[in-house]
This record gives sequence, structure tokens and C-alpha cells, in this order.
Amino acid sequence: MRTRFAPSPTGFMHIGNLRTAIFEYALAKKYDGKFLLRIEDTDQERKVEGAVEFIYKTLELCGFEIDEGPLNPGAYGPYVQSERLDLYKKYALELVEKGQAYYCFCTEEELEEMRAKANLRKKPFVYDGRCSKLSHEKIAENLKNGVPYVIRQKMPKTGKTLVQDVIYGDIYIDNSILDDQILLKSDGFPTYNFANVIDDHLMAITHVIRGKEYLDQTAKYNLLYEAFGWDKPTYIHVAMVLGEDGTKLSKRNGDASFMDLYEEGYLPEAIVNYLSLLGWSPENNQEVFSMQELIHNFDEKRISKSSSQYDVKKLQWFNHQYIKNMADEEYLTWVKKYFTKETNKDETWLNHLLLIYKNGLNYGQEINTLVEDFLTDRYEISTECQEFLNSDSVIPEVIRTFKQEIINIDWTVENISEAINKVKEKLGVKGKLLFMPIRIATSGIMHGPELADTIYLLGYEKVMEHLNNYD
RNA sequence: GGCUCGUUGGUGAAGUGGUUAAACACACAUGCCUUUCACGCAUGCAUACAUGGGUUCAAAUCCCGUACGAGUCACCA
Repeated sequence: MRTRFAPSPTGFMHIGNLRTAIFEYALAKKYDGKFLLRIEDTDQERKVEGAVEFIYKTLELCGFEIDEGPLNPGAYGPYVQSERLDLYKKYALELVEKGQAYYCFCTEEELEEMRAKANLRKKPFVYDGRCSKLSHEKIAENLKNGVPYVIRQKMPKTGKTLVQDVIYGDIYIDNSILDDQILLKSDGFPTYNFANVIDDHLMAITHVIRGKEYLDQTAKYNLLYEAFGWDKPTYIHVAMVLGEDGTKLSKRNGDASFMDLYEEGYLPEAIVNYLSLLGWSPENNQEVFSMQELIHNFDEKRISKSSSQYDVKKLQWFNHQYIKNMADEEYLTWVKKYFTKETNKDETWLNHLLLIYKNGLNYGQEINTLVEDFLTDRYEISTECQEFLNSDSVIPEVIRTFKQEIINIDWTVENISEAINKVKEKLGVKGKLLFMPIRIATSGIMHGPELADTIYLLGYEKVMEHLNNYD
């Protein structure tokens, strides 16, 4: 069993691509097979510098072990298509020799004209194969004169071609709609379809997982395999991942890119976990699982036929689960990468603060907004707070008593907690009337984390300063 | 437009002819957790099988039509 992930190097990976990679990886590893990375850069115009490293980084972050690829080649290299040009040419020529393909010298203008005519008659454009009728002499002459050419495959004009897919079953495509597809472009590069077939065969790929958008095109692939007399791989086409609004993912959705999510503070494990459940589910219905469990439970037959919608809320829930399960030390190192607020507080104080939010954090960058109230000197009583303070006559007394209780204690969370309890006992107040006044008087806000922790972190000086306002 | 595929509640989904509460998770709402928010726990929710016909003793599950959605028809991948 050998699978491959074959992205083009655009320096961007949206979660749909990643999800396909996850399936490919899980399938290969489930059967102790190999997972390889191949870069499909046959479109020279869309190439981006550093994209290969970027892809490696992404996959590594996600916990993939790449068995063979451009940076760690195996026996089937090279793994970058632009380095395999001679190979494609050789195989294209082989088909020409066999009479399965031919040189085509049609110019773009000629093709444009044919296309326009087809449009007029409201017929889909199919190349008429005129160059396949060229005489040997004419071909030789053109080649000699350096006339630009492409190589096209001869397609059958009648009948149907069978496409077999693990998810979608048997599908028949009418050959009449099949164009004499271009194998080799005039710049000497192969087309995507051609390179794909050559490479998958040469790299001994056994299972191809790819987006459903290739389902129809698979007929062309099959015809190519047949022309060469090669065995076809097993096809597994997967439905698309849609954006939150139910439409196709695009860069405009922004957050649909893995790197964006990563930078916002979503853990790769959580992303992988969530994504694996988009269009697939394990038989045991387990939701939170590790890569190892995913591999173990993966079953390609349970991949869904219909597309699914991306939902940040659920991703956040997964992320939340993973954050909660981190060890404190691990959490602190992690969350500090996303913590960008300025502070002159010492590390112990900061760690205490960050830890308070560990169980409530949805994603890394969220820490900055959660923690805001602790890092500002602002102390303003909102009208809402003021209204509450005025709502009961016992409130001033609560505040005064609390001040007395903490004025001489050792500044620890436990002692503060104890002080609150004493206020409760002395005045016989509890609940909202007990805690709200203290919270507002000390911190100036109505909502926040655990009160004793809040007061502790505010610090003795600041708390006393605030309490003095109520004397 | 031709061809291909899909359609279970707001979202992810279980379910592939048969105990007439269609699971589970997210979201949402409420309650509890001896302060709020959050976490956690509990309950509820929407009264979901696109639609019309069949087949069958029995259909979300099989067949046909319709609607809607998506994909694809490049010297892009």
C-alpha cells in the first residue's frame, strides 16, 4: 500500500487539502504502507518560493511522517515534477510510437476559432483531431522547422469508459465528450493529468485519494493507463469541504487555511482531529482521538459521499479539549507564544494568570482578550456596577468588612479566600450580595475568574487603593 | 447547455428493509455546581430523513420521475 499527497507549491494549504492528506496518511499507515509527498509544479507560473518547506512544515506540525518526498527521497525520485520532464517526454513519445498519441501543431488562435464555432452551435468544444491526420512528411517537416507542438492522446469517440471508485461505485462516462487530451504542453511540461498518471505508476502508488472534482476526469486517466497497459490504482474520491456559509472554500474565507488557524492558536492535533471527522466517522463513533487512534480506526469505506461544512465552533470545542488536557508546563509554553500583551509583572504572577484561563480557552490568541482586565490600570465603575452597589444597604458594610479582613493577612489565595468567608460569617450575607460588592470594589468589573485569584493577582497595593475609595 | 455526483434537525453525523421515542457530538436554551463569566454536570430543544410516485406485509434504507445543490467539460492544477 502506497499513497501520496500531491499538492502544487502555492504556499497555501486550505483545510480541504489537509483533510485529503489526512485520509491518505491514515490509509497508508493503517496498512503499514508508505506515504509520499510529490510536488506538482507543472504550472510554472503559479510556483512559489519556499513552498516545499512550507508543506513539509505543515505536515510535520500535523504529526505526519513522510516516508518519501523531495527532502527525503526514496527509490522513486525525483519527487518534484519539474525535475522529471525527460520522463514525461519519453512516455509521451512512447504513445506516439504506439499510435495512441500524435503531434498537434494547432496554434492557440486556431483552437480559439474552433472553440468559438462550437460555442455558436452551443456544443461543448471537443478538439476535432485534425492533426492526427497529418502525413509523416508534414510532421517531420514541422518538427525540423521547430514549429511548436503539443502531444495529444487519441481518445475513443464512441462507447463508455468505466470509472471504479471506492466511495461512488461504478460510474460510466461517455467517450464522446472526451477531448483528445494534451499530454505534453508546448513548453515541454506535461499536463497535470498526464504527469499524475505517469508518476503514480512510476512511484507505485496503489491508492489515490483526491477531491471529487476529479471524478469525471478519471475516465481520461483510465484511458491513459489502458494505453500504456498499466494497472490502475484504487480510486477514492472524497466530497468537498465547504466554508462556514456553505459555499466553496476560498482564500477570502481566510481562516480556512491551516496556517491561519495555527497562528490563531489552534493546535494541529485538534485541527487534524476535527478535520478527520469532516466527511468521515469511525465505526465506534469516538470523537476525540489521537493520530494513532485515527490510523487504527480509519476505514476508507466509511467516507461520506456528500460534502460537509466547516464549523469553527466545533473546531473550537476540539481545541478546547486538547488545551485542557495539556500539562500546565506545556500549556504555559504554548500559550505564551500567543500572548502579546505588554506587562512588567514577574513570571510567577503571569503564569498564575495564564493558568486561570487554561480550562476556558478556545484558541491561543483568545488569551489576550481574556486577560486584558488584569494588565490595565484602568479602574472605572460602570453605571451598571454603580447601580448594583447602590442596590442594597449591606453592600458598603461588606466592602468595609472585607477591607478589615485582608488588611493584615499574608497575601495568598487561600488567605484571601478565608477573608471572604469571614465576611460571610460576620455579616451573614452570601451569594451575589457577598461576592459582587467585593469583586466590583476591588477590580471594578462584574465578571471575571475566581474571585480570590483575581484579588491575589491584582496585588495588595492596588486592592487597598481601590478599597480606600469606599471608606 | 451536455455529462457526473449528492440531498437525515442550525452544523458534523449514526443508520444500508423490520423492536413505531431516528443515536451521538457541536451550537443554542434552562437548571445545578453552595458569587458572576467560564469549566463541569443535568435537562430540553429543534417536533430532521428534499419532493412525488412506485416495489414490499414492512422503507430514511430498493426503483423511477421532479426540485434543489455541487462538480466537470483548458497548453490550471
